[in-house]
Amino acid sequence: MISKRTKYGLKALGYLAEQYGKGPVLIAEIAEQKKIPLKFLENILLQLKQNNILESKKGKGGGYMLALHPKKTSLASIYRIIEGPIAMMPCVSLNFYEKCKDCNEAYCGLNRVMIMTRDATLKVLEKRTLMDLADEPQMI
Amino acid sequence: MISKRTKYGLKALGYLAEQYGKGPVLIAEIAEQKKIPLKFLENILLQLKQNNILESKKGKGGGYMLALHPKKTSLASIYRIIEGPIAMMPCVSLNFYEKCKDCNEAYCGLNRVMIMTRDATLKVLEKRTLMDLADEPQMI
DNA sequence: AACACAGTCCACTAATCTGGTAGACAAATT
DNA sequence: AATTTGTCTACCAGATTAGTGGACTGTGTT
Repeated sequence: MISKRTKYGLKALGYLAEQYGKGPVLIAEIAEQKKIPLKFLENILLQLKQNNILESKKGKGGGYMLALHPKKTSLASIYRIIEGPIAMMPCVSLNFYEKCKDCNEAYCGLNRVMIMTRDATLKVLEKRTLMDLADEPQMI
Repeated sequence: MISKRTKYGLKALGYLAEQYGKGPVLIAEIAEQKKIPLKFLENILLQLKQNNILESKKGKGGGYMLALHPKKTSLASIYRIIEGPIAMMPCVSLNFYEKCKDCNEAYCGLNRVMIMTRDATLKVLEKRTLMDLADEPQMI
């Protein structure tokens, strides 16, 4: 299960994807629309900015916006920034690899299975982008 | 990322799959072979027994053994017992579903994507069994 | 009956992570 | 100068993780 931090981050990015091209969006607006605690969201967006996913503008008329077109940023890259490894164990992670001590990976049954699940998840998250996070317009 | 508890549990089950049909195996033997802290492992195996994955026998000649043939138990069922939901969010979980408040699932972009990753992971974990956890014999 | 063996169960701990909150500060605009 | 908006630091309560210790219970052997 992902943390609320990651969930909030993805929700916010979905909102920014919907608003793409319309200029900066206020943190407060995102927080209100997506029901995310304001100060918590501030922190998450800052992290995304520091990782070049978002751009910001201070002062009146300021806010946050996507650094790239929503189709250009994969969900995998966001996941890795906020949540960390996509793989279920460090010894099968591509971006956060750590050798499994007390275990020879070449013969490890668990290792093989975990690589399969990693690849299955990755196939989805590498293909899908911020564009896919945009909510469908709701008729009221 | 899965917890060490889940990792240890899977490792132990892999060992019991290797030893299937040979009678009860001591906790101490599993702990030593798989480098798992003994008392921690005791606790994990007990949980697996209480969920009918394992059978046990006390006293001399006792130990733990698989309740079923290793091919009969999916990794998904083990994962759900030890780690919990396979899905990344409660609102897309099949076995641990919780409605997402402040969000209409029918229109939620994140929901759709999370269902895709859930299904991708599930396809692997439902198909693979304890049999797949058995390590390959190592030539020494 | 006594003993050793091996799983069961309960209580406790230290360290880390999660999900926040508060407040001062810095930059941009009016 | 005043207002707006993001930036940064610090702090916190509660839950979770990864264990450890010790007493208890059931089983088989002598």
